[in-house]
Amino acid sequence: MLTERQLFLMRLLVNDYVVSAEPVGSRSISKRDDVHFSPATIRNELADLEEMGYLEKTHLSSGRVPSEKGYRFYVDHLLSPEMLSDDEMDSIRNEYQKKFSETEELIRITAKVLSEFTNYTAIMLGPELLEMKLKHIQMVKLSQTQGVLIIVTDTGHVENRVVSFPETIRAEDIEKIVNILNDKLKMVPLFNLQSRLNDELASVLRANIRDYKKVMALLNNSFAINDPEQIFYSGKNNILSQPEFQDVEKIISLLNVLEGKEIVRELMNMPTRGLHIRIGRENKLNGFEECSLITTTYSVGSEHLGTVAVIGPKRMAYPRVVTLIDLVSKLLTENLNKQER
Amino acid sequence: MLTERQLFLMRLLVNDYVVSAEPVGSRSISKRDDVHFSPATIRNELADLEEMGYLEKTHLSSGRVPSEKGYRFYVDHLLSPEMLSDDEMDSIRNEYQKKFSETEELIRITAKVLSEFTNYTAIMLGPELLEMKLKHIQMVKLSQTQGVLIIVTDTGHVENRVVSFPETIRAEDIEKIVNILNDKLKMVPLFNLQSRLNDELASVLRANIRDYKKVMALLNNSFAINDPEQIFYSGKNNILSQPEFQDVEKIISLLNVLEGKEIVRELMNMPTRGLHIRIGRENKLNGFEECSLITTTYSVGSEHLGTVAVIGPKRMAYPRVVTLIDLVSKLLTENLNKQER
DNA sequence: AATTAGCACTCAGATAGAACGAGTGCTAAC
DNA sequence: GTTAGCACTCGTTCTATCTGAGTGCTAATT
Repeated sequence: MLTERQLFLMRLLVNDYVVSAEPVGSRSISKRDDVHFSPATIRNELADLEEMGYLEKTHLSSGRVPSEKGYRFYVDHLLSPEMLSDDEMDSIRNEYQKKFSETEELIRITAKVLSEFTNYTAIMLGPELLEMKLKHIQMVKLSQTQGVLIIVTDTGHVENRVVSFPETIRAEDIEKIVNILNDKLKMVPLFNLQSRLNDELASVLRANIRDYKKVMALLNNSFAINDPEQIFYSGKNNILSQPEFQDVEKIISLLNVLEGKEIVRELMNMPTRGLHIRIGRENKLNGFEECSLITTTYSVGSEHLGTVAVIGPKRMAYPRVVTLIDLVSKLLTENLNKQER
Repeated sequence: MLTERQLFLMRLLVNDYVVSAEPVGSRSISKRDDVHFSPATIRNELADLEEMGYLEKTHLSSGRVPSEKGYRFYVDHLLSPEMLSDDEMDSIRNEYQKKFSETEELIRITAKVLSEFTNYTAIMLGPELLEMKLKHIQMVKLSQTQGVLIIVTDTGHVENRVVSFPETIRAEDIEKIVNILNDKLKMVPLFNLQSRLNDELASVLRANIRDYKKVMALLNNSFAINDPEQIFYSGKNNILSQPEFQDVEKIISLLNVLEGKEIVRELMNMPTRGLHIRIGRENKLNGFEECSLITTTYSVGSEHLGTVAVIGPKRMAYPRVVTLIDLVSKLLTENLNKQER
């Protein structure tokens, strides 16, 4: 168990390191107005904290830096959300005053606000397509052999798939197919479409439609799961200005992580809704050792819809980011629900 | 006018510098098997070429590096396209063997091929939405007050806009509107939709539709020009591994250029179809001084559809890139036309 | 018993000089 | 016109030294 003074020093040290990015020494701590003990005392305390694994040195005679365990402790026990100034609150709320016709635009704005006010990188996962439910299907014929299948979901999202018809198909057939689909698949989650098609609809379609096999192939194709996530980035390059990314190697491998699929998988794999903080290697991502990830979720009604995330260096301004991510996810949820009515 | 030998040396030097990224000296040139004059002679020639502005030194006693004018001369007078090996040709053609149902996928593949075979960054501008023509319009009602307007273009692209209906609208009204639009706006270019709506359709709609004003506002909104370009990147980080980008500052400013709108404007502003090479400062882009841009166009039928581009360092393997960009733009055009039939 | 002053020690980073080598331009000989 | 020779330049690399911010430990102080 840590003493009161150790807690005090721990918080001080992390806060200091977060802004300076330099190892913190006993002397610089002792110089502060709110510190009333000598460098030597502080050295003893820091040595104890180091022994417990909360602090590290970069070399034998350097100042201290929080270890991953130290950040974890800080985040779990010492973190108090930062108050935003009235000005900041106003300008954030202001961004949400506009009329939004599309869910996507709302998400994009949120990403922008988040990256601009944190100066880190924001990632948003859009509504999970697969969890949406089918509201309506339309088929539009482009030529004798080509058409577009339009899938409208309950959340107002619209997907479209280009399809190739069998040569011999007739307009009535298409209409019949669409009617059957709309009749039988309404409010079915998208990830279920394909199995429902093959299980329940096969016989109906076989009975009513010529070219049954080709039509089934076409529909199977259209209902196949592809690229299920919408991803919105903002401020991708912000994080590169951080002093921990002086090295070109590191920049490239971080950019590769950001472009890649693993990060998305990581974001989707949060165990519960609400706020999560993952520090450095807690994320099982190569090239992400120097970064932390703060995520939360947003929703419409009772549905879980998507994820809001901020990526910054391990040495992140946790209090501020926690406050901001919490705020914008609430604003986003609020506005989405308003829109939905 | 340059002598035969100067041309020879110029070509040699650029080719050498392109692979080594190091200033080229007279001795290293003289060591080549196909060079039969002494370092001193070469020095004299290089000094002349420098005086004419084709070469530069990085410092007083360094080897030579091509100047921007030198690259320009090389590209205009000394460039011969590189032959690809049979293996390479095969594996490129192979990528296009798959069935593509969507224009976008074809473009994406092209970007991928281009970036992987050049090891630079590929950017594709998709079909210019505004130049497409309207093929078909559909309206899908989501709720009493919300719907989706679906715009299908002649090139197989599908756009959708979420719209808010006036509260009092009836299903027949919507049907009537859609019928009128399909009747009057077929094959009208998208950029003309709005003006045609206001000029020709206003009176028809006023005569037939209740809530005329609100419907006009809704349609005006949907037909407004927004975010007209689709942009596909591939190999965004390839270029960062080039030795000219050791510096974090430069990386960040280059990434900002790549993310920004200016580069797209630059790409769209090519004076003619076909191949263009822009070297360093010839692109009027801050942070792009060390880069060159090679672009060409692709098309369906006689329509200009989009732009293919490769971004690399000024010290780019021009012969190879020219060959590749030419090849893939032809393959892309070919496959788009096949699809169109 | 806790705190602090004092001191020897460590180490990254900055600074300076020497040696090296790849390059140049110029001149004179071929 | 070409080339050998030579003095010179300058970036790079290596080594040595110095500096300063930091440490741990011990002994004195409170």
